[in-house]
Amino acid sequence: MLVTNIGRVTPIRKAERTRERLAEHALDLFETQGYEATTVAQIAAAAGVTEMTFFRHFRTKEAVVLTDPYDPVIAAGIRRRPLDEPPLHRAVRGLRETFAQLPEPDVDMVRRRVRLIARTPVLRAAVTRHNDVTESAIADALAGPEEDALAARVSAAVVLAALTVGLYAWAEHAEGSLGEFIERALAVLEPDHA
Amino acid sequence: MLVTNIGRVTPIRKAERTRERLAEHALDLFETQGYEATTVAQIAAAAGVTEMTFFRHFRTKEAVVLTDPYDPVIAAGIRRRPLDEPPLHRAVRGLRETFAQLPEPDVDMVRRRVRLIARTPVLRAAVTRHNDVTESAIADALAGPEEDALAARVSAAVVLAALTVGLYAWAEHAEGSLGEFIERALAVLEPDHA
DNA sequence: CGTCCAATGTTAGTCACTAACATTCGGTTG
DNA sequence: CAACCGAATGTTAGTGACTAACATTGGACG
Repeated sequence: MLVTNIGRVTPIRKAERTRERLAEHALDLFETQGYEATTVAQIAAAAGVTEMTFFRHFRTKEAVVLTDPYDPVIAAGIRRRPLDEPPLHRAVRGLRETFAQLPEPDVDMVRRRVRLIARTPVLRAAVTRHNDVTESAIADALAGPEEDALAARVSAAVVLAALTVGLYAWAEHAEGSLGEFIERALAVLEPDHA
Repeated sequence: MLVTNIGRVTPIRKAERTRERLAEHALDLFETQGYEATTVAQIAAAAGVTEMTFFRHFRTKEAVVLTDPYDPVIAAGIRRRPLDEPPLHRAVRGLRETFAQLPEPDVDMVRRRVRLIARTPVLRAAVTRHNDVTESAIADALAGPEEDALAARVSAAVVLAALTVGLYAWAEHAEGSLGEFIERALAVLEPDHA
């Protein structure tokens, strides 16, 4: 029972390939025609597949572009900061340390995706919606026993906002690493940083 | 020609009444059934009107709840701050002054609306989308001649994020004025404020 | 080689939203 | 006051994102 499905590699791979094909064609079409002008039917057709199949692989049209690989790690990084710092500083420094350890992404695809998002209002809004859960996680990580809940939520929101702006700016500018842009964005919140 | 339409009061009033009826019934339905579970057809029916008429008065379903009366004033307030302050301080202080002069809103309706928004992810996202233009306006107001553009954008984003959190917190808490909540939210960004 | 299940297809429907055209209703004007 | 005109609303038909129920294929495994 435990090992039964080990050999069954191909069907899984097939689904993954379809998924990737969909994502690639989607990105291409979005970039050439614009996100809203592109129809799910078009993407599906380009990938040689039905509309239905598209929605089997991605719950929404947005989901083809939106992958948040970092979100889970962030809150953990913040918890590691000492509790005696004010919430905003804990958030900023926690984020900084987290991203310092993360590897730079495969610049090609990620940058195309982020740039598309940065230029498409609906997608930016979708990112915000996704960030809501991360924001809550950060706020929880910040909220000490007798801590000001409002301050925690503001700090969380503000740090994520800065991070997002840095990310978008990086995607547009083509010179400079993600790390640099994030660092510059966070520095605005903590100017007195050695 | 200039004065011709002065007497034509009733048709305009009629449209306004319809609009208000739609908004009221929409809010009621949203609060009882939830935003997404409520259909535009239901709202229209409740207001004794066709779906089509709904969309004549509100461009989208979201628009019934989203009215941003403050957005235009904000950037102007920031421009009044001296240019030698760092962008984040200009933004925070500009906002603070702007809201200090603004009247407290009719607490009833506004609070219901904001609370609904705060609790509905799609609506929060929509607010963010709306804020994009305000954010650009603030960023422009902050960007001095040789100023750091990234810092300006981060400051704008961050200040709006704080403001929004304050607004949502106010809508949920029922004790305390809007001004207090906004002040507490902004204070997180500028702890060393006399 | 036939079985089984993942992967995909088909059909039919809901809901937000758009466009083109038809209608009502009330105040203005002759 | 009656014909008129335009704002306000209705009707119809369609698109696009998404869902649900059911049918089909195709390849790995026994």
